[in-house]
Amino acid sequence: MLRTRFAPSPTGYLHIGGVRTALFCWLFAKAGGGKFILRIDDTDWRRNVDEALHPILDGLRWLGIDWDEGPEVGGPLGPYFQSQRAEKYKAAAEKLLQAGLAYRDYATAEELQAERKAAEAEKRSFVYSRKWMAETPKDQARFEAEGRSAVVRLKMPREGKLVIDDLVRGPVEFDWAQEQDHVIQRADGSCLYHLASVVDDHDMQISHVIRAEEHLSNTPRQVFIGQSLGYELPKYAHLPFVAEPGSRNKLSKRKLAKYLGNRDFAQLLDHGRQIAQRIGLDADPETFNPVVVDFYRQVGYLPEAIVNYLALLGWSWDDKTEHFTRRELVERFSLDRINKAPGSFDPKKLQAFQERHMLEVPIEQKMKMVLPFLEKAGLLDAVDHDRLESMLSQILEICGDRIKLSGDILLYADFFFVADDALAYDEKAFEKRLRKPAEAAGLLTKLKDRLAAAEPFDAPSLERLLHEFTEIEGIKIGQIIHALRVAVTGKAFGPGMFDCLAVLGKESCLKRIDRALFINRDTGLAEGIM
RNA sequence: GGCCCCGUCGUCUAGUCAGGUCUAGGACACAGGCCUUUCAAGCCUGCAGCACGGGUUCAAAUCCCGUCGGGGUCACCA
Repeated sequence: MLRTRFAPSPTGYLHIGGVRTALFCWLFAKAGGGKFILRIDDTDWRRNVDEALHPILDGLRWLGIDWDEGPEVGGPLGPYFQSQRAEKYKAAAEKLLQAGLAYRDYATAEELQAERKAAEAEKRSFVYSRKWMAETPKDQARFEAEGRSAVVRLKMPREGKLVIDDLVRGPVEFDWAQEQDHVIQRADGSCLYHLASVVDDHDMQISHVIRAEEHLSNTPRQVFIGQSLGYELPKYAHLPFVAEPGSRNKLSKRKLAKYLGNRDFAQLLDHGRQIAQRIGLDADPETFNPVVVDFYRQVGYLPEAIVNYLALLGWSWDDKTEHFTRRELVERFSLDRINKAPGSFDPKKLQAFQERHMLEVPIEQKMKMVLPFLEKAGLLDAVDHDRLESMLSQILEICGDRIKLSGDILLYADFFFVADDALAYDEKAFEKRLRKPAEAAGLLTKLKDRLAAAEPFDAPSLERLLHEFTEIEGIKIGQIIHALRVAVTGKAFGPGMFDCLAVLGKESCLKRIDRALFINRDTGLAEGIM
């Protein structure tokens, strides 16, 4: 049975690199008809685990990366929290001790430090002298009489080589002599990560350990632990990093300030912030950060798009196919097409995937996606609920592909939902299109009378009407349409003008034109301007 | 610094294992143009890469050696 696992620490957020690892584990398991296990590595995690865990669980679920065994779903090989498995690790440590493959070490931190320094001074790599190693009860008693306490260390081999057949990298060779006698159990009896991880992977029958490259160097000690415990070793696959935009460094949540120097990244965040601001969302970089998956959920990305993008970051199917549904990914995914080199996170490319996937979303689904944003922005308060559905579907229709994220509805179509006398005008647009051109107000006044008489008030008729108007007035369409747009929508951009007018309806249009003319004439820009 | 990993357009990548069909293909981005009532979208064109140096070979992105560059790891963190 093929079984993979993702083993995050409860850090309180789901990192984009972490989720890529999880996705590959999940995809590999599903592709092979196996199971994906979620285990929480909360050894030595002092915080409130429950609270720090939820964002991770939510993020994975949102992306459709579901787990067959793990927190909240249970499973036959639990518990799936390391904090609840301490006894198993202790038993393993004891077994290692019995077998003579680990030993109690009574060295103090200072003594160890001195040895390290000496090694450094002599320019040789540090190898512990094992001076305070206690292999007999007699040694133990002697050291304890000195008031020392013991940790348990691995008694690593000091010669020979180890070859790991990594499924991504091929054979990787290590020298046992380079390995340290790593501590696996503290003086207080608690066990450390590497021991826990190996024991769990065995207990949970993990067949393939797929994880980030940073673990490649720790693999020998884990292999040693596994072998010493008589386990059948899992296969290993070490994934390349997800790197920073424009560099090869590992992407990190803490370096937001640095990434802001990248134009694309800054734009991505700024776009998100515009939406956040409209829905009263706290844009705290702790949670509102493009390195963290929740960012994308909050501003209305499609999980499918994120999954597609992440899958292609380090994996490919062929030389040209880029668009995949989840099902297609599951069908095609394989470890041997994973790239060895780290790949940079590219905000622009992610957005391109988002746009591509958004194109396939039917209007009915878009309505559902967009509604929470309108709701949170308080734009549904003034709307007649009986009209909402048909109105929203028309709006989404005319917005077309302009709405790239669900949150974009607030940037492109908010004016449909505000009362006529509450419409806010973009200051620059108002100035440029209404106030500055001398003829704008006069033309708008004339046009208003024609609009008042228009019947029916639909887009094709309105378009005809406007063209007639420009002919009669002897003007170019640009001389009136921009002013009209600003007057009616408050913005310099948006869906097609005639569509906007038709959806808004005659009454609203006329009121808005009146109000714009009034503000232009009498009160200046002070009032009603954004 | 030791050890380990990696190096194809700005970015993601195909091609490398099984050398020729690769004067290196696709995508994103970027630049210019077309379309156009705005913003998008769309269409067209363009820009741009085998890290470097040797070697093997009729032939090297591909095999070998070296150099350089980048990254990871060397915890009683995970």
